[in-house]
Amino acid sequence: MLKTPLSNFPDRAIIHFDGDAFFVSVEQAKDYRLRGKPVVTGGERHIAAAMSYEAKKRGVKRGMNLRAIREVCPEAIILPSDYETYCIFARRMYNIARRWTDRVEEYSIDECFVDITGLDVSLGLSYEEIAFNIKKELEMKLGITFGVGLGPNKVLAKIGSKHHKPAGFTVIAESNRKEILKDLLIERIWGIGPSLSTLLRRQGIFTALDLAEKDNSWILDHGLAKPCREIWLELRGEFVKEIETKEERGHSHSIMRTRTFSSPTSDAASIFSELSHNIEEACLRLRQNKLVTRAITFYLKSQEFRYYSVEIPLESGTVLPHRIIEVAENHFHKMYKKGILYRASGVTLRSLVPEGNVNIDLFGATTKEDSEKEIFDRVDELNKKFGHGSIFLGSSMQSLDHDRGRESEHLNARQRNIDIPYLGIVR
DNA sequence: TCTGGGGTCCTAGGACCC
DNA sequence: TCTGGGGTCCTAGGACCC
Repeated sequence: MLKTPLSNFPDRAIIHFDGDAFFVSVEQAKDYRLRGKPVVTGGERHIAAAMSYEAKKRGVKRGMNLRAIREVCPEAIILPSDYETYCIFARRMYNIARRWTDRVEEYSIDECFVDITGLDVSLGLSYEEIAFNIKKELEMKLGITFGVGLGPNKVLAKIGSKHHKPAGFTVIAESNRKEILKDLLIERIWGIGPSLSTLLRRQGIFTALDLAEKDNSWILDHGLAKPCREIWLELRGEFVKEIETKEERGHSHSIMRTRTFSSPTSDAASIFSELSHNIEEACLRLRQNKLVTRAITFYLKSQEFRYYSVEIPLESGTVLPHRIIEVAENHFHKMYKKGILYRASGVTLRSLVPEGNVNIDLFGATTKEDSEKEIFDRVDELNKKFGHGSIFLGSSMQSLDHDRGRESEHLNARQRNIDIPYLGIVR
């Protein structure tokens, strides 16, 4: 067997932090009366997005609808998601970690990777002590618990943080690596999805250890692609996947807004209105991030889950929804087919660049863009003041009517369940 | 997991050029 | 023009993640 040249890689110490049942934990941190109770978030979409361990124990599962939740757990407290507050908690989490080192990767709203390589020497503590101290600090200051994994790379750290739940703390070192990997099913590994795990199972690989023990030539002979090779190396203890800080990552490459219709439809006007609404929402996001889009893709999804999409490059960068809606309208009529029943529409803004970086073109289009953008900056302000969705484009009218219906339902649900200050709706 | 929404990365293959 | 080889750029779409 090929000996892994570990000596070629500097030894690294990576921690992965994973907030336990993050959304509901934040709700419970906001309101102590929710602690120890079966709490479910996602009420605004009528499905369970996250649930507390109490709710999990009673059989509530992700994606369950309200009726199913009530059936298995009649006393469940169902709340709408409050993404604004979840984001605040996420930022607090990153910032606490960053007080220890700037090598922090903001992986998702409830997870981060922290590279503490070298801190053992400078702090005079072991890596285990450092990881444990950060965990304690996070839990104390945020009022929620974390699953924590410490290892020589991201893949093993992530396996560690999932090893014991909730509030676990697992160190994976060379001494216990195989012991932990031998009981881990292949499809539970970060980065190995249904497709790859089927392929590996056919080769007789069922556990993480089975994969880790394959040698280099086996990996090459079986034509495994880069993502899988990297996972293989990290399962063996090598460091391959770099930590990416916010600065290194830069701004996002795309902004997407999609929504499933309240009921499938083949009515062109209401479908286009939905699309228009999505474009408005995406552009709002664009302005908030101070970005400009130079290409868009929009799609319709049929009842059979077929996607019909068009890519449209824009002549100049924009943040203006009505400009995009205008462009989309022509293509929409080509794409839309009468007999088909559609279930969702969506838009992706691509080729994003920071606001200042747009080329000034010769024909004054940029000047027009600027003056119209001012209007939307005002609209954004007013929407902030009077509530999101107070002002919108006429083309989105029909879809907004649907929202009013959804909104009042979920407000009632909220009032029935719990008496806490109403913080607004974030879609 | 009869299927919600928002992302990223990788690869294959076509277009185009020398 | 019957035809070699190689490079780059771009897009479509798959796979995966939370």
